[in-house]
Amino acid sequence: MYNTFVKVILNNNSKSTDQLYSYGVPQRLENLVEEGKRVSINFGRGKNIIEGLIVSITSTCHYPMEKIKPIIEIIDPSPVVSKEMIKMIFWIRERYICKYSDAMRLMLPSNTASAYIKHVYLNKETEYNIKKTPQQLKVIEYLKEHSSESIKELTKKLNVSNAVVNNLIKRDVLKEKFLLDYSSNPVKLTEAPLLNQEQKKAYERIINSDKRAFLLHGVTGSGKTEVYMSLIEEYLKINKQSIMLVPEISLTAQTIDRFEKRFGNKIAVFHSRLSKKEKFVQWKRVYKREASIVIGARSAIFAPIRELGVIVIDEEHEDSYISSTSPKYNTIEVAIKMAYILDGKVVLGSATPSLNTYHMAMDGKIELLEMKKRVKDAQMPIMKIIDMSAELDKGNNTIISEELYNSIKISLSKKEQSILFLNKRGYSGFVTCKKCGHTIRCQRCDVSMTYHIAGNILKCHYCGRTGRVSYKCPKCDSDKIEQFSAGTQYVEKLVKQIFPRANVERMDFDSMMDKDGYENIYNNFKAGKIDILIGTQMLAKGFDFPDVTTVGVLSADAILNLPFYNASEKTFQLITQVSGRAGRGHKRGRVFIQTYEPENFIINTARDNNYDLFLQEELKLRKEFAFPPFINIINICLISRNEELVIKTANEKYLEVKDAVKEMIKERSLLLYRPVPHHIYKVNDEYRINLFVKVSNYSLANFKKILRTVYMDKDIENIKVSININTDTI
DNA sequence: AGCACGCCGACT
DNA sequence: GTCGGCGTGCTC
Repeated sequence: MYNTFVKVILNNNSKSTDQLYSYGVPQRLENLVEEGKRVSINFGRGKNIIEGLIVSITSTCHYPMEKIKPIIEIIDPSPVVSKEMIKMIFWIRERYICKYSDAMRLMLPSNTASAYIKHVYLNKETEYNIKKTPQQLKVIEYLKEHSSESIKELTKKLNVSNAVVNNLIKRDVLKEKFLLDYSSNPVKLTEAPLLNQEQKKAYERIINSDKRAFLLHGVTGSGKTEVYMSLIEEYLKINKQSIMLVPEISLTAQTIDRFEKRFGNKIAVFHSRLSKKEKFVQWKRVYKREASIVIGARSAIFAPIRELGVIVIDEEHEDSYISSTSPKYNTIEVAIKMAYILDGKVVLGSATPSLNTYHMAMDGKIELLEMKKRVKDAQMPIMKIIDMSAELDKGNNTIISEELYNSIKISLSKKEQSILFLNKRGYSGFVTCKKCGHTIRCQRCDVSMTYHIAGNILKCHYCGRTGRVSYKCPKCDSDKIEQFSAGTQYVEKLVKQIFPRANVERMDFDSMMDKDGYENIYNNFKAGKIDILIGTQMLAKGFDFPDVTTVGVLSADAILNLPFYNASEKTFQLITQVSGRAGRGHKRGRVFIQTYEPENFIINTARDNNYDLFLQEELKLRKEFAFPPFINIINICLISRNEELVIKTANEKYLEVKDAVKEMIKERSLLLYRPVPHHIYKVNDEYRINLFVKVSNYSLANFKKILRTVYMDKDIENIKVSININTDTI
């Protein structure tokens, strides 16, 4: 009956249809079928028509012939997903335990027809068939003189309503054609600056090495961006496309400007504030190869490029490279896989590489390149650790130490600027002693325990171990032990009190939500209209201003004591990033790191800018306590509005998993913990229960199969499932 | 996700 | 007797 069959992924959202379905290709469509095109198909008993993506074409079919249905129509004139990216769909589904449809949607443009301008033209055959109203006549006469016109222009010029035009379309008097809407502005291009010796060395190594992936470890200000741009330019010369990824919060007008000035309209920009239509316009430009350079946040990795030059991931240690929605892919892993499939290269850049990435470099999986000199001989700032319990002894109960206060005062008197960092997540309740800095930690997991108001107990968010709340410090016996928290608003109020004449602004998540909030504060700060800026670590990026001479990390402990295994790593990164904000110009900056643990190893190595020592020690601990990169840590999070249901289901599923992994536990390749509440248990009226599992590489594939049968076989009613593989982040 | 099939209660 | 409740399970 059919000579050709296709296998398709259904574009629906159900776990129970997460498989490939075979369809017959009618003869009239045989020449048109191609992998990567979308098709309309009839699915199920009903007559409803859905969309599917062709992933393979075969001449035989194993499914009972009488049940095979034909493809109704082929949607795309040419494939929207390349063969290589179809491979990526399969890889992502396996790697992150998600559905075909979830992986597929990453590759598809978010919207279709709305990105087109509807142009209309006259259908000469039907023109005389109807009686015409004066309004309609106006339109027809106009179109006789102009071959075609967009509906928008037509209604504007002739002062007729949409209804008139639509009516004519309905009666077949007018025909529509679709033109793509995009325009580009001419820009003055800047010359490529010459690379210095270090930059040149890194650049040449990346071009000439037969390795696929590289870690460019370069101190802040070492000029990594110039290396990226030179690489992109080199690949552009041989007609290859490149992808430049930056963290969402660094994707500012300033960043885009820099690339636009170098590459003009060859760039396509993807960012979260684009409308669906705008996104599609960018997508189409890349697809048609009108743009050869893609700049964007993590999802831009899936832009429809054909011939890959290089994928650059700047600030590769940033959490925003891990997707927060399913599939929870790690952009670095995806990029490396893509480099192999598309025969391109990957460059990961950072001043503070993540432990995972550095570990890959040590293992020889990726090549390490170092850049140790700053481009302009900017001086490193003076870094000072402030013991906050000594402040307490002096009678200073506030969150601003005396030295920091004095430094701000000096900056103010010289009309220089100050930035104060505070971690918003400081709200999550760890328990710490203000006297000796001791924090209550889980003895089994070496992460700090979280205070739970309900039941007035401490809980480890990895293993579920509980502890009594102590009113005396177990280490020094002081009664100054308390739950730690301070918000940006509180600090803002305090600073305004202390410095009533200074211009104080706050930049946190709330002010970021305001669309122009970021740009406004950025511009005001740049213009010197703000003396003291208070904010979360989002200030640590992109705020490169020469007049900042005082930087205060108000509470270095706030991240350090978060209940995550990578809390130390994140603290080191923050302090390093922050110190890069001070003294970017000729004036030498002063950085104050406030802590209740002045002897803390991480804080001290960060102050000394000693990445190597930090790395060495942290890797030792990760190995000892069995955390990545030495083991895979998987977190299955169940989410529901129904608290009782989510607890019950989590426990049932846990028992199912426990039964299935008996052998793995016995052979010590897997550790299964009990279900525990998520450290932020209730969000948006939804309750969240985590199940943590540590599993060796050896058993990972088998364990994933188990996870798929337990959690992904069919939908669990009123429960959302989120599976995180080595992607548990702060 | 839809949709049909099917096995139970309250209705013209 | 039958209309319709939504629980169950299948869809190439």
